[in-house]
Amino acid sequence: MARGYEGEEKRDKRQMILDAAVKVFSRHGYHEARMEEIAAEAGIGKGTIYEYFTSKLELFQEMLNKSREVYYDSLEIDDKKKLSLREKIYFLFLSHIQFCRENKELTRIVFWDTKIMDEELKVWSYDKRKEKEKMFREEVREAIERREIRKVDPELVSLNVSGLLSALWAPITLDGWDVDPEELAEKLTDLIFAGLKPE
Amino acid sequence: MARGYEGEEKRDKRQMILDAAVKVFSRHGYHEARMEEIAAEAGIGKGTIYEYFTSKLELFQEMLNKSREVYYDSLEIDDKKKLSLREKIYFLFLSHIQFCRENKELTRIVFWDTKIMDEELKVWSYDKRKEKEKMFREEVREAIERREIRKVDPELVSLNVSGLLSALWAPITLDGWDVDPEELAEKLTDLIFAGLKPE
Amino acid sequence: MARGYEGEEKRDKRQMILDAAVKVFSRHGYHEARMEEIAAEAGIGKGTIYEYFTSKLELFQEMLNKSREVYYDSLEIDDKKKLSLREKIYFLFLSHIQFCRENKELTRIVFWDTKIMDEELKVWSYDKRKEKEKMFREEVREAIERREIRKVDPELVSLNVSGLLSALWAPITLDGWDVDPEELAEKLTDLIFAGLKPE
Amino acid sequence: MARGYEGEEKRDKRQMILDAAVKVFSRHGYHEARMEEIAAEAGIGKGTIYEYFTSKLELFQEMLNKSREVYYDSLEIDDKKKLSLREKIYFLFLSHIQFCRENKELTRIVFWDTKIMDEELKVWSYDKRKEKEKMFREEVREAIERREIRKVDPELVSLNVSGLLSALWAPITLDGWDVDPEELAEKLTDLIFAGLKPE
DNA sequence: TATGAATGAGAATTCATTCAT
DNA sequence: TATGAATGAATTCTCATTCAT
Repeated sequence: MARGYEGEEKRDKRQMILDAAVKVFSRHGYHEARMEEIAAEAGIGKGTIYEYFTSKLELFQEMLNKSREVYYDSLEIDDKKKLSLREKIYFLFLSHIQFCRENKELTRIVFWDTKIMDEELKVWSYDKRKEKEKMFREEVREAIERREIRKVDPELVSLNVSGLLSALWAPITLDGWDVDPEELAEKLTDLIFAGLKPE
Repeated sequence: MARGYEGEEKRDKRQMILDAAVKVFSRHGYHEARMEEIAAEAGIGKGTIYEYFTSKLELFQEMLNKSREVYYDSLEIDDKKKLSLREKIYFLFLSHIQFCRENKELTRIVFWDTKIMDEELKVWSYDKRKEKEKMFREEVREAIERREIRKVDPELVSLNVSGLLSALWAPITLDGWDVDPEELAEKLTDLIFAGLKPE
Repeated sequence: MARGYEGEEKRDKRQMILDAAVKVFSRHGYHEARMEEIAAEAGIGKGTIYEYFTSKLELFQEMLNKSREVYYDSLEIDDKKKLSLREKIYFLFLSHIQFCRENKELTRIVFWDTKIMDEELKVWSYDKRKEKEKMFREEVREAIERREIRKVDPELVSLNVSGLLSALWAPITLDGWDVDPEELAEKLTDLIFAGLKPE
Repeated sequence: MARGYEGEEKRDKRQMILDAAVKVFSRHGYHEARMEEIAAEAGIGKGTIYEYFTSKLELFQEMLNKSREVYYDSLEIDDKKKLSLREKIYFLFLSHIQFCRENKELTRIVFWDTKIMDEELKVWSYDKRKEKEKMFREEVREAIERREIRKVDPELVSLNVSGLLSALWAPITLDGWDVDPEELAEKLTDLIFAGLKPE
């Protein structure tokens, strides 16, 4: 098989640019990021980026898009249906913690300010999140019905869980909080479930 | 003494500029904001801003600084000592919800991307928040001692509450979520305290 | 005589501004000089300068004008007619050297780049110099006639003397060359008169 | 190899910019010169200058640097050692006069106000000139030893010659003084050597 | 297809000058 | 008359994007 001197590098130039974009955008933010640095990071010429993306904005959006997809995929559990809400929330925390630790650059993008998103991406982003939240609320509702949990507003539970996910990102990614993912996930799940009530 | 038609206009030009800065920075973010627009918003000439602030960055930082101070001040409760943790958390949620509803532009700034903050401000900002969180953890510890709540890691409680505060901002400010502040605060406090355990 | 609290300062505000201008322009050059610094140096408000001069350019030109007048006046000898050319040149060097040592700031202006002079000042400046040089050449001619010196082109003698005057300014004013004025003037006069011919 | 119509245009864009800079800076001085005019003069876009020079100041300094080098090179004589001091001074005048006539724009730069030079360039400029002057004084000393000229202070001879060189620039470049270079150089050398003493 | 030199629109900032007090 | 806060024209420099090679 004749791949030539390019070796393994060839794995799709488009993806190489996206990978470089994750690094550079996460280092500097959208406005401070330079197309030149992205090109250099990808090991290609400046002009080449424009063969694959029409503009800096498009590149950013596609990169953000892809990054979120990767993140959301990491949260998926195979045999969801068979798990209790408690187990699902536990795996949500666990996956999130692990993902944050393993993809610091990428998460920086995912949980970022989205000022520069255009309407189309905003819609996609909004839809994706709303869809996730809707599914989550549905699961909360079912858990209430089957008496796994007490009668609470699913909206608030969703808010609580997503708030905790965001709040976890900073200490893990920025401060390098070094805890055992499984232990932390367990404790958080317990907090959510048992609340603060004295025994 | 005839101040006459000058009325409230005169209330210190520096403050007028800061107010305009809140509006414009919250509309566009730091990089997209134009000094000219800030000047126009303040109803003054472009050059005048530079009589009060040495640069765009300095203006942004001072504005952010002031805004945070205003926000944190709004969270203060007068006779803290006499309240139970439950009541304190309730007032925290209540103050936050009310503040978000009444200061949509300003909160956009307070809960924003901090990429452009310089080291000095970062420290101030960090200190302020860490101080708040430390005080909160202390209160959690005391509540545990006096058996108001069960034995939990104060760090996680802090994370839970601050996560909820951040998570509340988006629906209130962006989506215009229209709920009764007192009712919402009550529900959230209850969620935190009672958890999801079935009765 | 009631001069009031202003004391000796009152000696004409216009002149105070001109004096300040000499200092500031000689410190920074025309473009780098700031009207504010001139006002501060003169101990008055920025706006006041415009009560006496219509613009920065006018102030500069008037200052340059006055400075040159002072310089040229310092070169005048009372009873010129009775001196030999040798004595006149000696006194020219002597006056120049003494003036440079005593008025470092002012000479910096006098011997400066004149890019910013407008036509009117250029003409005045040119006229003044040409007039001086013409008078000098006339004196050279007379000295030739009365056989004080040999037959030389008066133009070249004028060039030689004025060249030496300029060349002296830098070491005296910038490097602080510290020689006895009378001795230096004597040596220079001798050089001009005796040339380099071996004895 | 078909270079064709590109002709001399291609002779290094950096040099084209430097040439344009000489013209524009000599026309207006440092502060009044506009980057846009330099670009236009070079027939390129404004931004292109910044591909070759980091700032206006750097461009000016490099241009000044190069110009001085060209000037000083023009003063060099091949077989210096074999000439008498009289001949050396003659060639100095001759070279200077010819250079001034042929490079009016460039000399305007070389003999200019140096307020805007930074310390580094000042040192280079100072070194170059001091070195030249030192060499010249040494040659005067040698001429004294071999009795070509009488015993005079070499410093003053140097001052005399350099003063004349500067004094020549204005009439030649500004007034367009049109004399035969060889004749003028001869006359000046004679003046320096024979002095004004009557025969 | 890949490149990077060239471009110019656009933004921050400066400072002489004005003018209400 | 004296002032200095306010102004905005004017200038440098940046960087996404283009396009000839």
